[in-house]
Amino acid sequence: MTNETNAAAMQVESMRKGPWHEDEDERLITFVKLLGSRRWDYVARVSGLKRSGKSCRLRWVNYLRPNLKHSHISAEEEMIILKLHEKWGNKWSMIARRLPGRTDNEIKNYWRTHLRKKAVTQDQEKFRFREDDHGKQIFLFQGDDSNSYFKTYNGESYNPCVEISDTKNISYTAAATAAVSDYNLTFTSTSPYETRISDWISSEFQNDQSEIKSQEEYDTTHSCYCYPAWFTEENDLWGCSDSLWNME
DNA sequence: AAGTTAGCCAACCGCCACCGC
DNA sequence: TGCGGTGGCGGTTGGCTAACT
Repeated sequence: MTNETNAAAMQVESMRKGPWHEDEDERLITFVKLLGSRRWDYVARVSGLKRSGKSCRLRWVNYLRPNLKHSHISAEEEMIILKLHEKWGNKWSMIARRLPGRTDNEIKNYWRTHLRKKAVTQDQEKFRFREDDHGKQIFLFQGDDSNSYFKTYNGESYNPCVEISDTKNISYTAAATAAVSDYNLTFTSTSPYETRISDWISSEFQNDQSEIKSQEEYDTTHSCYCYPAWFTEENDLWGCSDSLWNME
């Protein structure tokens, strides 16, 4: 190891982590006022704080920045968060920009602890498993025109079920070709069975960009049945793949 | 009163995009 | 044009505390 890399390693090792002390906060505030809130690596070095630039930025953005609200999130703000999350998904920074004085971290935490349950409960009414004519379990997305299950993908709104239902020619839309990893987010845990499937898919297809394709017909009530592309007779999820049922 | 569980939130981590060299 | 540094973002973790048994 060279002297330089050695010094760098020692510097990383001597970096402080964990909660910030009051005197660290004061020092950071002082130096941000002097140097501005942009060059965080520089701020970290010059201030003598044994923190990384990233850590300094995070502390400033989430806690020390002026005009931050430290009060509880109001009902009105909650409503906005719900609306914007429905529209944009987990775009916390975008949502935060619409809520002055709130940080993306705060909104993200609030969503996870307060609002996700509400959203899941609502979603459970739209998403179900059920059996087809051959007794095979399938996804069912209810696809009426006003209330589709997937409202956004990459920030764009769409109605996947209607899209699929309308495509006799199977020209797959962005909606119908969403990656499995995106679908993972939509699984709800209403039963141990569904939880297990959700967990299994998460582990098996974490980075899988397999497309979900509509492989079967749809019924006249405007619902559609969607089998994932990786769903085959050989790889039969519902037919008890070993890894599904043996997982911890 | 002590142990356990659940909720909350600050902070960290890893990835990615952007920018300057 | 490629590479390294940096900042921004979303996901995750860990510690603290309150509630529960």
